[in-house]
Amino acid sequence: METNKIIHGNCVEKLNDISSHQIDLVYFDPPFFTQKKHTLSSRDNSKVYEFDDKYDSIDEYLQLIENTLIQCKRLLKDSGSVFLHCDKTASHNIRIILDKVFGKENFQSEIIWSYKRWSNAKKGLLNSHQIIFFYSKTDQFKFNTIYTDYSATTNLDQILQDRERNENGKSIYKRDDEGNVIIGKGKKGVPLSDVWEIPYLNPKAKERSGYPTQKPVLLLNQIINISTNEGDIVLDPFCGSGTTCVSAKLLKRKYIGIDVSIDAVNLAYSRLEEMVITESNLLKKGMDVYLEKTEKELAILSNLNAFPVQRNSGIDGFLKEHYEGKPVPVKIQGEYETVEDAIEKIEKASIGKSYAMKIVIQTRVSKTSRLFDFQTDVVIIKSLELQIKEEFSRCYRNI
Amino acid sequence: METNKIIHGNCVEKLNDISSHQIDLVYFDPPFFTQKKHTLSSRDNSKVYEFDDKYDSIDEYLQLIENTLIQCKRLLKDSGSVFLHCDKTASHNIRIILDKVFGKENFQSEIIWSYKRWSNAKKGLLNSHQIIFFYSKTDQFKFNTIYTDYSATTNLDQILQDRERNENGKSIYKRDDEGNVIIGKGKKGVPLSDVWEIPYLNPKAKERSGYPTQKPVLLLNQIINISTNEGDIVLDPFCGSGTTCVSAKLLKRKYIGIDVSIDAVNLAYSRLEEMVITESNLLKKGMDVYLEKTEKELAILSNLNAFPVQRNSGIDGFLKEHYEGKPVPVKIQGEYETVEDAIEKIEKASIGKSYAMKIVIQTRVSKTSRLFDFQTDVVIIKSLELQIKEEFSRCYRNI
DNA sequence: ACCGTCCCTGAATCATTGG
DNA sequence: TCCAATGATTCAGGGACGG
Repeated sequence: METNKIIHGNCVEKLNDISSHQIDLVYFDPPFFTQKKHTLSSRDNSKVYEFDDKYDSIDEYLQLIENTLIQCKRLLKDSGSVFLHCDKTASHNIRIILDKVFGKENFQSEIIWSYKRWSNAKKGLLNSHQIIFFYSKTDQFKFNTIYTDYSATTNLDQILQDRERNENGKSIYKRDDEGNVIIGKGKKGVPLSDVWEIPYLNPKAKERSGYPTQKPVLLLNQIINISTNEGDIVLDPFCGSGTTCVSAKLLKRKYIGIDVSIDAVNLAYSRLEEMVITESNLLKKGMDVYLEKTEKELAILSNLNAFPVQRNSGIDGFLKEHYEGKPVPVKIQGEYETVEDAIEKIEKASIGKSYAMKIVIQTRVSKTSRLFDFQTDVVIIKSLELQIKEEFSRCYRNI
Repeated sequence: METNKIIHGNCVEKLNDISSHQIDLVYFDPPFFTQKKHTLSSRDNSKVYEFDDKYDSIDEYLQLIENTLIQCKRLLKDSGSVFLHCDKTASHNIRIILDKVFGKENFQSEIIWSYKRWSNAKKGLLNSHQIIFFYSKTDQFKFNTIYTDYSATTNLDQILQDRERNENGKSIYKRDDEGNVIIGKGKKGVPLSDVWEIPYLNPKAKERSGYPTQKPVLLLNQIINISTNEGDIVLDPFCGSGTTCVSAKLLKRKYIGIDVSIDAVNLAYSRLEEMVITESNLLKKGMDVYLEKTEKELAILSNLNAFPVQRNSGIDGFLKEHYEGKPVPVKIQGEYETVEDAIEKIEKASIGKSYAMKIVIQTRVSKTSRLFDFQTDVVIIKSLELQIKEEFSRCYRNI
């Protein structure tokens, strides 16, 4: 079969041309039934991409999904799977179609793709997840278990301990004759869960092509990795900007994409040529790198009723309450700083900003003092620990 | 209406006895249609709890859900909401019932409760989430937005600045005539998202009562906090071990629980009872196990380099460092105490102990003062928040 | 009721500066 | 020249507003 191509046309029709039992994975990412037209322009504004997600009725929409799914099932090998990406708008209706076409017994997982995104003024909770239904064609489906690191919150000791069941069927730690817990053999890690926290494709990322609803390559990598091996064939009947094909190429799988929009097809081809993939800094480095405050500093900020600021060496946080209608920056004297250093830093970070008050938390006794060549109106407050220390020495003197 | 009780019986029948438009929140946690009998024994194995989640057909199950939901809708105030807790087994079917009973337009959120879990040997992804559907009765529903911390990748000091669009429509920082950046209005934090990562059971807490499918108190706290105010009435028609009632009581809401199992009703009552004991005599379990309210106090103690103690109403912690070879007790002025109350309490708790220093952290401005009929040498230190408050008012006076 | 348009937000990148 | 620090920018999806 001819692979590694993007087909332009209506997917139900075009799928007809493909012969059965050839495909290992279908990534099925239809419009979400938002009843909106989605528009976005490319980075240099040279091109406007749009697609229409408006239907006369939910039934018309579901009919499209069902017809396409029936075709996809035909094309799948017995070891194949489908991953259907949708959001809360129509997920319940879609799953009923999936149960109908693939059978309840082939439902494998409801994957939650969870991410952080800029907020808005919505009354209620901020949407920050989408849903991916994982159905297999048969129970002989291909699956590569991925093991992840133990989460930092997990008690590692407990994982490494062997367990057994007591006479009441409760799971307990296995102990030797002397009552000591037995340390089990090394374990591989935790199998991948069905909640995936993968960064949303950031508006600034180079990977962004300008096509609306573009999915991150990292998400597709995960799907392709768990459900296929090298050389397998991946089909995306609503391929849009071609993320699935990019990911498939990257992971040495074959791919077939289909889209009704010729703009999408052209874009997908050019992305396959360029292969621009943003290596998420966040994923690479981990959130920990950004969390630069010590426990102590965070405790002080929480005491002040302030929220922390991570990327400014002159400001550690801002009070939640304003003063004269303006935010109040706070700097905590660092371990290798004098109070004067701290004052200088917060003043520097405040240049050009008309703060009405600035606060420095003094954490250590001053030994030296120096004169400033600038005027300052910083308020200095001593940390509780420092006050206690002073109290200690004051009392000693009294003896 | 009579509240704060657990009713034993079939919930459809028992809901009939309650009059309409009284309830602010329904937490609806039916069996998940697992088609299994769930059994679990209590911590000391003295009691085996079980409940039956087997039905002749999905339709029988859904009919039960629908009948109960119709009753619940009748009981809700117009400002009320229902949170229906289920898992992937039947979530799609249940949501169709919810759409039918409450209307599509009153669907607010699909909340994902995600948690870490022991791995199992199943082929495929590890299930580690459950679903909570949030529907309101009308669009006038009550909602308290909770604000969470900003992401560590956010440059908060930057986004505090006002922005405007330049002639090319680009977003730029707003500046005044002198070229200084204009500081915008205050930030409250990021609105709570619809993905909640809450541990299955609080590892610190000996929360588990042994009842199958018991939900963590923190999960219920979150639901109750966003959808009700103090004094509101919470209804749980499938209350099981009574977590909803425990949480409601903790957060000063009224509650009504219903369960068919008399064992469940008794267990719920005893959990509620135990709370009273915990509260009044501060025996066994520390309150921080149940509440995040004391987080502020924990932060103060950490600031003081002190460790917390749980079971003493006159002493909140001890400094890690000793003074004159003796431990130094610390008491934090509580929300409903004057400084004098706090001093009296710590003195009382110190009788017969030869502490060389005692510390009270003052958290609020004193309004009244009274004379003591005893001598005191307590050291009073003002909390950082209080010092800031004083600084605010001092500066105002200077104007 | 239903458009279209503008404004606001903040996560996470890219771009530039500074040492 | 390179890396760290910090300054600048993007845009989905709400609400508000005007027609």
